Amino acid sequence: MTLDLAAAGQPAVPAAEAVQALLRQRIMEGLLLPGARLVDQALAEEFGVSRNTVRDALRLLAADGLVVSVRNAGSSVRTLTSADIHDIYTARRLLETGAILQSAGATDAMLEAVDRAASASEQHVLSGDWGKVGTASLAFHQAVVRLARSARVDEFFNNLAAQLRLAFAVMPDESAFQVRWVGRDRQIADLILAGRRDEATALMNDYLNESETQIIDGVRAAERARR
Amino acid sequence: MTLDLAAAGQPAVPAAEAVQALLRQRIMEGLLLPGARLVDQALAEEFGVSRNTVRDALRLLAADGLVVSVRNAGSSVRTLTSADIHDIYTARRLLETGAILQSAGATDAMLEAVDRAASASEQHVLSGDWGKVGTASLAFHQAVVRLARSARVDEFFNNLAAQLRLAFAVMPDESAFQVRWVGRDRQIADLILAGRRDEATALMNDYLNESETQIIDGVRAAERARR
DNA sequence: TTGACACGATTGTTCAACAATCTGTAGATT
DNA sequence: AATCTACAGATTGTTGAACAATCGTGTCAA
Repeated sequence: MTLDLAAAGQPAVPAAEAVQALLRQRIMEGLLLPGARLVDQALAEEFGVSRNTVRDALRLLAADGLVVSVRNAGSSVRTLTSADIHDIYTARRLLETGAILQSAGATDAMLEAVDRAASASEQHVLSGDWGKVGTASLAFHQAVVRLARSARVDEFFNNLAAQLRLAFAVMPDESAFQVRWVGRDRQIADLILAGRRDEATALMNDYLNESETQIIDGVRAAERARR
Repeated sequence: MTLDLAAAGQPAVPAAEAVQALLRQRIMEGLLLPGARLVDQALAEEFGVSRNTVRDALRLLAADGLVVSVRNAGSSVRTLTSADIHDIYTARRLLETGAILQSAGATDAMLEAVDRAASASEQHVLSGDWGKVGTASLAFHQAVVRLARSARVDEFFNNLAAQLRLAFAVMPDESAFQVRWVGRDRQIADLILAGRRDEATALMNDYLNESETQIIDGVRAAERARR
């Protein structure tokens, strides 16, 4: 297969960015699991581009923390350790609680986005559309972080979320994991909209602490299963 | 000049990383000012490496936000706008106040690092070593952020600090700017060490708000001078 | 069983040529 | 004088093949 860069009506992106996007999508969708080798010669042949183009893409993914490279030994999809997950959740608590505390200055549109995202999570649970619950929950957390009103913070958070996706890739049953939190999305959104920020941050901290524990448990279980 | 990769006793780094480090250092030291063109052919000749090696380096710097590239038109050192500075300071407030609030769980070594960094700033002022005051103040803020205990947050903060350096590059007199804050480094450190976190975050917010205003004023003055 | 060595795998780098896009300038037109 | 268009030069983006450097694994000998 070669890259189809000239999709209908879309401006062409540089080939390296297209390869990066494709690889990122495969990682996000679990088609490339943590530890999967990424050999630049093989990918170049698969995508019908040169090795240097694939190198560019892999380097960008490495900068995002999704890929690790060892000099002259190869690249692979990152495998998150328990320490990584703890680090990511420490960062999440900082960003999400900080953003909630800053929400007094947020626009109505930002607050409505938080509300909508919480409602979307609930809706997907009601309709049994488990595949979308995780995505909707992520959208909720993204909307919360946007309350901080910093594009750089938004990008950092999205990067953390992408890395966190790597943990889900090795866990057995994501939907069982997600269902616990949706009710809390709604609770936290209601507290934020009511201006009860201290309560909202306390609940968000609890939420993230429990979520971290569950994911670390899941990742450890997966590690044991691998041995 | 070509790269001297085999410095005494040091393991060689890949040429692309060496080029990246050299360019980053030039940017940090103001030898490459915002807006300066970075032409990959010229840099390849200067460093005695291939264009692809320079491309790798420039791409990493672009990922860090220090360089901007336009497809087929060229790369240059980023010029920060007032909106960029506001965004960076919004992120700083989130990180630094959040880290202070988390400092109850910090180690003694981390708290001592905050104390030492504040003392180093004072020491440089007393000895009139203005060139080091900025560096020491940055070390103080880095020590504060480390109280959050997340490597990813540390890296994000260091990246913000590197970008912020670009604003200083266009301001006339950095030492006059820096002297205002050193006393506050000490005050904030003392409050953190005393466990008076709410006071410390309030003072840090004031500090960063004023610092932001001054830098935006300085950058706008530089913009007017350029026209 | 352990250590050393060799070999294969893979990345890192090179080079020169060519493609693609951007920008600036010059000339034409209004 | 201002605006628009076209073109040329500048610069990045990509290519492919060859070679260098390093890593990891397997084998053999002690």
